[in-house]
Amino acid sequence: MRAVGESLTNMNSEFAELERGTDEIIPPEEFRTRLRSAREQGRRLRIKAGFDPTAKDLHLGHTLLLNRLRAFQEAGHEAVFLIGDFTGMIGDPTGKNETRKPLTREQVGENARTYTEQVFKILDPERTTIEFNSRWLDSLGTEGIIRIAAQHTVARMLERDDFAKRYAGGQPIAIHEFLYPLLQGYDSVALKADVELGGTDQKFNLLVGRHLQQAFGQKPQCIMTVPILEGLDGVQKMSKSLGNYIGVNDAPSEMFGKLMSISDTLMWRYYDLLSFEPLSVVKGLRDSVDGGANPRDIKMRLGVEIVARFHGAASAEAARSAFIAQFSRGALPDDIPELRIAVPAEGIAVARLLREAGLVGSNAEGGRMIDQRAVRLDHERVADRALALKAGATHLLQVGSRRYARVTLIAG
RNA sequence: GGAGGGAUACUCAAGUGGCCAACGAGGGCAGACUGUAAAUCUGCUGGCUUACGCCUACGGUGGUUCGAAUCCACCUCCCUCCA
Repeated sequence: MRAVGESLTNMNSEFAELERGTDEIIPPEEFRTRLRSAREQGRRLRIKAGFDPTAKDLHLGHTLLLNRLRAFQEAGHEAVFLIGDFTGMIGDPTGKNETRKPLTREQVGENARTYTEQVFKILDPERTTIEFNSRWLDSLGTEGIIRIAAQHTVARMLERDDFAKRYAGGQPIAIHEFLYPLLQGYDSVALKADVELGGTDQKFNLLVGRHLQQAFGQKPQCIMTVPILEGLDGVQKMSKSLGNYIGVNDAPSEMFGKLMSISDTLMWRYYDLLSFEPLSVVKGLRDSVDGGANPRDIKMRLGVEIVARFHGAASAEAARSAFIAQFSRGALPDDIPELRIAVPAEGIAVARLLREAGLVGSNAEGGRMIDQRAVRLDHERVADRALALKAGATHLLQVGSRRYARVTLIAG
């Protein structure tokens, strides 16, 4: 009796760990039953998570999913990291009503390589299977596609939120866009997936997977969705193209700085979704802020945790100290780029120098920055656009509070 | 296949012959205030030029005109209705 009770407790804590931070599990009871019976039969479940290799750099938004995948690995299951190299050439029509440019095989291959390098900052490489869906989709043929397409109706396809909206709103829907969910669903058939993970915006596609598995005589997968993480602006989803992201490859100081720049409201969202701190601890932090603690310090704690995850504890602590020195005490960062720039005998205008040092995009922008009192030369504000510098000295250039360069001017 | 409507800068969106490098809003950047927070206020937001000024830009190509984002022709793409 006692042994049974213990194993129940273990199962429950395993569920809690696997389900942490998820948005929805469908169907919930079946999910748990499946985990239990897998445990009893000493069988590993196959957990599928697919990625379109459209962007090269993973950001924290992607890691929500990877964290779940990692949790399954730790519970002893098989993680399949599926790279949608074939479907990536179609492009998931989700959201944007603009046609996505198809990727070439070369781009997909390149993206996939950088993807996998980054993924293993979170996943255990020993327990990860990497798959490419071109393996089975390439050889599907027209007949195969028709067989799959025959399993789904137009009416059901039009239930998908963005299709429904576009159809109702008179926006175009190309036929091939219907193929994307079907092929993604077929991936689950090819892999015999037990569980598929995805963002909440993937729910429809994940459900198509269930439907197709059933149609092909398989037990339908359970699906688990994770929320879409908001980007640094706190409103739009984190994405590279919106420029509001924190990349897993960001340097420690950059990653820390970006985390410090988020709003206090967003900080709590990040605590819920990105932190591994127990929920009871997060609750305590909230209480301390309510009691008057400076949210800035709580934010630093989050920054240290996240940076440590990707760069190690020492780097995280260093990033924190550097941040305090630079922004709280106004010291210079210690990683100022050092440049050597050739200047003509008559000298070089500061605005132009800023551009050559890469601190601004054009001479005109440099001039505008000077007008706006944003430029400092050797700690002194530059007030005159016409100020020119001669060769022979090293100067510290600063634009705003975070763009720095140390330039040595050489004759040339 | 037929009829009509549309394409303007990062986004939305004004502008129907010169006052248009192009109103306005959003976004972004910078300054003030701060905790690189929020909110608020202010400025900037095509390039080259010390400057005068010059160049590029309103889907594409030609044309009319002293002068075109604006007028005309053709082309491309999108939308709506009809078949």
